[in-house]
Amino acid sequence: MTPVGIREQRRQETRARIVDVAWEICRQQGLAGLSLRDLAARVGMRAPSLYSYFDSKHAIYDAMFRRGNEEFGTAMRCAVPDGPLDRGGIKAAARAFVDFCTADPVRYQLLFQRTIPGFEPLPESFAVAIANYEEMRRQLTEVGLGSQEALDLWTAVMAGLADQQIANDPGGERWRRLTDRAVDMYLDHMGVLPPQQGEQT
Amino acid sequence: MTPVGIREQRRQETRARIVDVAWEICRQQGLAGLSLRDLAARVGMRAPSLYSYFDSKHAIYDAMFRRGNEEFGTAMRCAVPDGPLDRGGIKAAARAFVDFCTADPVRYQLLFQRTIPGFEPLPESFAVAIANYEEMRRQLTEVGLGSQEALDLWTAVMAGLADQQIANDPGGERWRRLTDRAVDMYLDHMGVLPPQQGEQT
DNA sequence: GTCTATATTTGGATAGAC
DNA sequence: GTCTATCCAAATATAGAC
Repeated sequence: MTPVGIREQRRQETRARIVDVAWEICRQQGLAGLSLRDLAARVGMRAPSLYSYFDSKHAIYDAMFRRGNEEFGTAMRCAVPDGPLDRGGIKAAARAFVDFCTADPVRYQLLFQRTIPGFEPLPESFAVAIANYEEMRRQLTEVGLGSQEALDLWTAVMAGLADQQIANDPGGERWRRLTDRAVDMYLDHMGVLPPQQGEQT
Repeated sequence: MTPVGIREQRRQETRARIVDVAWEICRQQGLAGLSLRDLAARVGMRAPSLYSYFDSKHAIYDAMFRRGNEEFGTAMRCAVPDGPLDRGGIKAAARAFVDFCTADPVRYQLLFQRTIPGFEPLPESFAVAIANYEEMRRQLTEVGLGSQEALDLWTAVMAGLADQQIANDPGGERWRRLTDRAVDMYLDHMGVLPPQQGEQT
């Protein structure tokens, strides 16, 4: 879709590069530490030129939000096998989620928390996040975890691991290594996907 | 301790009032939205006068951090009965934690997350947070949950509930109401404090 | 599209009179 | 301790030439 001329293509490449560099800056300076001057300088232009590509700073955050959610979807699709999940598949998904979140705390902050005052993603961008959530819902529904309560408890356990890892042992694995165990705790409680014989504990 | 004259007492009262108002502003504008001008105006003085009470803006954040942790300790002590906890006592503690966190997302952000770039609490202030953690460790140790893994899994579950509630249903109870269930999930997994006969599910 | 120049606002912090 | 005045730095955003 969106088939366009080579001129528009160049423009989109530049937009993508700006978003790249914006992420780079935020990883270094924090989400609120993004400044248009700095951003422009690093892409080789002056601050006002950015307005040829984005209407405002919020529009840049929006593009970052969208990009981050696209990366998230890709990461999860790569890590999770097709078809109905067994207990090992759920663990793979959990590890992928926690690893994705802890690999980039600032990205976690923008995608999954509400920390930039006044920033709301546009509906088109938010749709990417919703699509990712719906994909998770679909997969968990297949194994009997489709109720809202089951899903919410699942997201709570996953977010809790990521959150504690980021807040109290950034770059480490103190909570990350508890992921498989947390999945067992959750699945046992829900009474689905009993552990296979000979499975590792 | 710190017995002092009436002059010093007045000073401490003013300091406390400044911290009060600082929290009020942050609840409205977000943690990063605190400005010394605004703060001073609301306390009835001009910005430079604040420097008679605090050395810098960071010092104000530090006092807020300390105050918040003191409130947290008080809230938990009020909610959790003395003596060894049974399953109901653990649930009371869990509800107290999740309620405390979700009642004030900005406070949760300052106390339990790392979101203000460059802010590190002073050792004296951090000591309050550590004391709270040690009290939790002591209580959980009494019921056989004193291992670091058990504690970390506990904090992950609690933080996950609070985090999801704040991020995805602020002011609501979508995750908050799962607290008792999450405690059951955790305690069953850990194999401690078996449910009493006739206990509510 | 990109630039220079600038408007405009706002922030933390300091100097020095009272 | 509090004030006025000010410094200094940085921010987003716009105007208009090229």
